[in-house]
Amino acid sequence: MPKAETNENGAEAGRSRLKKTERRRQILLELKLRPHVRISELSSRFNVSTETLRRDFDALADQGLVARAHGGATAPAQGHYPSLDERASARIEERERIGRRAADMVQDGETVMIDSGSTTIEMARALAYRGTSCTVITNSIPVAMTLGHGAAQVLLCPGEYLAAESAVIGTETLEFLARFNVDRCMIGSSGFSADGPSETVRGFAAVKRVMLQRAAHRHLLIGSDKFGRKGLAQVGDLSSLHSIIVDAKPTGDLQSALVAAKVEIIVTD
Amino acid sequence: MPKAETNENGAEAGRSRLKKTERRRQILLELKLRPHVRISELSSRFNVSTETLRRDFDALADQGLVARAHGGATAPAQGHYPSLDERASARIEERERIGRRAADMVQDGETVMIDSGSTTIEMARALAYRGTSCTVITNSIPVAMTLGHGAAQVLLCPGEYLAAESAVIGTETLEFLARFNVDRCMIGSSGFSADGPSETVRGFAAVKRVMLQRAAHRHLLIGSDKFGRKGLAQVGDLSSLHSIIVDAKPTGDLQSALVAAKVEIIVTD
DNA sequence: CCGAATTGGTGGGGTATGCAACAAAATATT
DNA sequence: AATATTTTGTTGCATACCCCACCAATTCGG
Repeated sequence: MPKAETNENGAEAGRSRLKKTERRRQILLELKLRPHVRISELSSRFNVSTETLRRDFDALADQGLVARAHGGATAPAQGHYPSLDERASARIEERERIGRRAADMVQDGETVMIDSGSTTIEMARALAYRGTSCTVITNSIPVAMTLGHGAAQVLLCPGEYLAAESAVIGTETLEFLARFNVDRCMIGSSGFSADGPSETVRGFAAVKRVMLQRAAHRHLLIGSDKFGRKGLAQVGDLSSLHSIIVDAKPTGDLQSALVAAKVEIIVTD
Repeated sequence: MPKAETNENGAEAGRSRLKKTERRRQILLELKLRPHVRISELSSRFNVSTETLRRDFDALADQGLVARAHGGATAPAQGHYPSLDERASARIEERERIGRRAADMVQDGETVMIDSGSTTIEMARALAYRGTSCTVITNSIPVAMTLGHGAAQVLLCPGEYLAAESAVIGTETLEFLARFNVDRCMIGSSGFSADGPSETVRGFAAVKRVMLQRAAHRHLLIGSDKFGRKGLAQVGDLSSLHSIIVDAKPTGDLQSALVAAKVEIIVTD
């Protein structure tokens, strides 16, 4: 069945209904904005029956583009389902512990720079959960949104928006960060060796570097799975850190280098 | 209801019930793995009634840590998207039409400032759908996220994050915007009278004003329901606009004032 | 030891969703 | 133009879910 390729469709689609393919593209677009859409919502938005939407969802689910849920659909679970109880294998729990431990260090009234990354998002969640009323400067959209609902005041950095990381980077980001002096900064990284933290995503290393420069207390949140790994861009050396918050004690070269650099090692319980 | 142990809880939670806080932590943990959990799933998994889970979800939703959905909850709401249910469906269709019409005006390669607001989000969606490769400067998180996945390059403004509107405002925002000169700006407003567009949220008026100052072509996206309404903060007068994109032709005072100010009136079909 | 506050469980009424089959409309094909 | 195909809408019913109010159990403080 050849797709009805009415080239100028949207413009004069007027009040008439959308075609199937366009409707489904809109659904996917919507799911990039929000994790979950409801059938009832979309059916009123598109002026189609709930059954039509149900069929759309089923079709998209067959293609693996969405995940069905009662009453709607959600964005496909990235990665595969770590089935309900074997979350032990997932790194998520480690990250959560690190995030909670890091959040413990932030006191009411402090000013904190928070990096982008999954571990720092966990920290933001812990901060929001505690209700710590601090001022946060971040280049991460999820961090801003997580903390924005609560007691914290959030200052978002400018910059070029990177959809893949939901964060901003670039010279505007760096210039903006350089204008502030803060009590702490909390950064993550994709690698951590005796040379210091390093980053694989181009552009993020510079952001972390500036954050380290502007903070009185400098913390690195890092999972033990990153020990010994090196990304292509070096963020700084070990002496640029005051403490690292980890889920397991480093060993070998890394451990001795940390001791030599007088970096405090905080291991989660 | 016999609960096994008072204090030693999580370790061997096999058959005994979890305490409230622990259970809620598990819920959040689960939501990090999958975008959506169902009440029925969790109630059987935790061996608690659905009502208990419902209360948990409601409590977590109040903290903004989860988003409710029929039958369960979804991962931390990526930014409050104004819940579509509450809006009259007619208004949504108007906004979509206005958004599509506004997106038509943007050409490949142009630079555009886009305001926050539900109408401009619709425009961003239309722009993303068309795949127009332009550069966008915005203070709206949903606009940035919508366009960030596509062909457009997105520059996000700095500023204080306002969770209720999912946008940034403040002096940083204004200073940042003032550094650019763009081809067009697309703004919305909460009121529109013969005096010009006005805004109820004070901080937003200033943002719109700066956007108008920096753009060669200035467009207002406005639904006819806003005609005659006045917010408390004036954005500018009619002469600051080049065109308005509306779903119905203005009448009376407003219409004659628009003609006198030589504002082009673009009515969606 | 008792009583208030918190938390969990139960039941009922009402609503939304899922499912399946069929009918109607739009579109493509001959 | 007429027919075949696809897509969408409708109906009816079973199920799941929401919400409310009330009660039971636990916890905590005095």
